[in-house]
Amino acid sequence: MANHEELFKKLISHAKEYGFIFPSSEIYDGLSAVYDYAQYGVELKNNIRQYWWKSMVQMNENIVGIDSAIFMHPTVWKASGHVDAFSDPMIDNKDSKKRYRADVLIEDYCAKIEDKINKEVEKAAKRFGDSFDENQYRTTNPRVMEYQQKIDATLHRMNDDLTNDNLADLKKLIEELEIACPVSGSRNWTDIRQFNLMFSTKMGSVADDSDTIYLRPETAQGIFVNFLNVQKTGRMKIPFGIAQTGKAFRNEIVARQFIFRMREFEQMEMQFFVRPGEELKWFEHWKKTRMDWHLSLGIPATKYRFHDHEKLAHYANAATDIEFEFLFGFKELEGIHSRTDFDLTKHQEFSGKKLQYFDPELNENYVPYVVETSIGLDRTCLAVLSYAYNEETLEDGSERVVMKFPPILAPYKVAVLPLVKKDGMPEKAREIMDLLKPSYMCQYDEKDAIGRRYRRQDAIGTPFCVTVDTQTMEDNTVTIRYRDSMRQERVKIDELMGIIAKNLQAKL
RNA sequence: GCGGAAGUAGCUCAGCUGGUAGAGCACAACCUUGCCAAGGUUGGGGUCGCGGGUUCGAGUCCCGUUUUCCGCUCCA
Repeated sequence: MANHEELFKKLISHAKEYGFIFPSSEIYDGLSAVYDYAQYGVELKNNIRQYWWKSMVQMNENIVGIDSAIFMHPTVWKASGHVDAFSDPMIDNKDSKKRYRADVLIEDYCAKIEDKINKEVEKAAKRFGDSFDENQYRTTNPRVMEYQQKIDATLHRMNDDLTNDNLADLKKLIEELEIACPVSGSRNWTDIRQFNLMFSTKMGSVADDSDTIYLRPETAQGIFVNFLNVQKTGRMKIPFGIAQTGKAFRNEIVARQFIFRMREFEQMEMQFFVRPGEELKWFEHWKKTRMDWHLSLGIPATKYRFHDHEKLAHYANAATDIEFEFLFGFKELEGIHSRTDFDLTKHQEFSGKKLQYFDPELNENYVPYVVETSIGLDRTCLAVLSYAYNEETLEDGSERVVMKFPPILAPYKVAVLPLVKKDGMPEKAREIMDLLKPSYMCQYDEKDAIGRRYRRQDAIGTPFCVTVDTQTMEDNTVTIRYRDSMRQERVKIDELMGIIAKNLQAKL
């Protein structure tokens, strides 16, 4: 494991040093868990996105893509459950390390006082027998009134604090009430933090609270709200899918491990709409299809595994993760979830619009069930980067760092290198650049010794180096050098396009 | 969020008990060589993470803060 940690650190350094990934706003010390893709990183990322899009949208006639906005109507997040699930004030006990909802702690405290009142009332009832008037007792007995006042005042103040977002005062309240942690019994509390996964901002006038909108925490909802639009305008017949890639935002408390968990990240999602009752069949289908996609990149199968969920989220009736063995262990890379009709039904409820499909074969209307495939683009970048990173010791004892990207994902496909900077070789190399440039990302390099230039290309993972030498000037042949094997062969310039294309063929 | 470690040039690091920054590699230009990185000459680049404090003087000591890494925690 220590070895893996070491490798992971080297990978991060390599990613920065060679222009794959930079910390965001680095000249200002960076911003926690936010990263920028640099000149090579962005090519890699684009290539992965493109490869996914092609395999999902282009290769499947019943899947179409959309690109929905990051901003969505606030009610979307009420319908999806995101607002309620993640707007709790949380507080930690420093001794027991347990985390509680601050409002629940206070409510529990009040409930205990309530118990005391009830006991008083019970006792009194026994004492007075039939003549006992409970309401009168509650409103006149000094001790009960004192308790009740305490409860009312506490709850009132708590609600005030919650509505005004006054977390400091809420903590003060907990301290004044001398509430202790049920586990450690200590009153050693952290500050209260609003634990909300969603980033919020204001649209239009800042004055009115109703203008609060959220940055989407997932791209899926943009698909669900467009379900009927796409189905009608695209004349889609169930089963069909809608795919989308795009940024999503989550205000994670702890975001770490390089680009594995970021607060701003990109998802590639596909929601597949099916007949109720057929969702598990499709779930299995997509489980297999998605794993095959990963394997088509040429990364060994031992790096992947399924992790079936035992505890299912409220919306799902089956769920699995495709996990990848990162340098810090197996972690989720993609999720495949059978989401039932939860989302569409909720949006029907909240919007008041029917989100149903008329199935001509069954001759009935229904809310389709949904099978979702949701993959993290940044995580895939990290997976590919960690797989690609190799330190090799060559026969002559020298070392090289080589990024063995699957060729189809490599940032640059070809480097064109004149062996020397004279005798017309640079000009010839430029001609070859012009030939290849329209089809492939190409780099021209004439600086330094040829060996060093090869190593530079290895470091950024360019699969092919084309070298112009004296023989080129005589017979229009060049050498093509393969990154992984370092093998070279002499080929005609005319054959270059074909050779490169053949090596880049996708195995979709 | 809690605890630990670290932050000096693009990278890897040096800088002793405080005296106004250094190496190698990398980078740029030119010369030379030419098929698997280290030829020569010249040059650019750092307010030592940031902010305070102590001091005549702080990269060095103290406090705060921020970022990164590790462990725990969290991750409908």
